[in-house]
Amino acid sequence: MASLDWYIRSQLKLRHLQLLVALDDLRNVGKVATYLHVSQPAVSKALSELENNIGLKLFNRTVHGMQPTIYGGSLVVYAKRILAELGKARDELRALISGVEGKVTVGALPAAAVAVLPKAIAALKTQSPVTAISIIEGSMDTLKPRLREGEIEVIVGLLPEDDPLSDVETLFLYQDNMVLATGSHHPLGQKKHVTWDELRHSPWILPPHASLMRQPIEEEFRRHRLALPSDYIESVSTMINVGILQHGNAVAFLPSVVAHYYARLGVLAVLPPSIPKLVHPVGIMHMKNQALSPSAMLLIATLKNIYEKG
DNA sequence: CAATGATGCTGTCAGAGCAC
DNA sequence: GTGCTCTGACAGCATCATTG
Repeated sequence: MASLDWYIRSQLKLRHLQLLVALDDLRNVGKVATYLHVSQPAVSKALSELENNIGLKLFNRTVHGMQPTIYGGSLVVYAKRILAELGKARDELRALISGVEGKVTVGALPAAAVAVLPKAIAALKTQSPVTAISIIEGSMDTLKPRLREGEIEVIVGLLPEDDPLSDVETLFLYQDNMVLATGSHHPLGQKKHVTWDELRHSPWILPPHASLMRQPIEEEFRRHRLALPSDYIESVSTMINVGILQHGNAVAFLPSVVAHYYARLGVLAVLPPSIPKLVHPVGIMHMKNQALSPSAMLLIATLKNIYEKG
């Protein structure tokens, strides 16, 4: 076995990192071989060589395929980060070659999709038209792993509760109100007062369990001594939620800016304020231990500038 | 500097072992 | 038998050292 330090510093190659990530994703040597355009023994040998030189077993071979060991799983996390960083370097170089100043990949949570990001992007493009922006919309449970792997540099949306031990840095922008909304044709939309008892007979659109908004909504039901609705759809997509409300008879909590935006267009009705509002902080998240690209720093500065001015 | 041979790396092919 | 992985023999290619 070679020295671990020496091997990682001078012998570990990108090929090995690609192999580890592909094995973790596909869990099958044959599929990894096809994916990497090599033969199956080439994959098997490369992994064996890696394990021998590191002196640790990285994957357990089972009849159902490959399962990462604790060592393999740990190495895969870093391999993904390194490959993501290289991807960013490639994008940055491509951008420089094509005359673009840089690129930032942003994860957008639903609260950010309609108001926060479009406003910030418009401001950023005025300031730096040649900065490229790539947006990935999703829920916290899908975006956070991609943030940790370095694929996404910044997430904008509802902030999780403060955790000093977290590896994610949070920056507060503003407090967002969640309001109840229905389609503009819904009978409840015409009423001056709506009770929770009336609401429980409607179908609901709820955020998934992993979503930050799910718990406060469940608490609101408990506070009114009501069971969670049995007729519900789980969705985190703003566009789909608006479409369902528009074409059906469901109700849903939406970020205030989103609900009022579609209410002005005549698509949705915002229910009367007799229903208590849910309040949640909206802001920016990025990894504490990963350097931000100049483009990501510019986006964060633009966002802070907009919301500090109010 | 160019040509040549040695060496190492990475790959393929063929076949074997193992579990179901 | 099927599906999976591993091993041994060998080949192609790039790099390095040596020599003229």
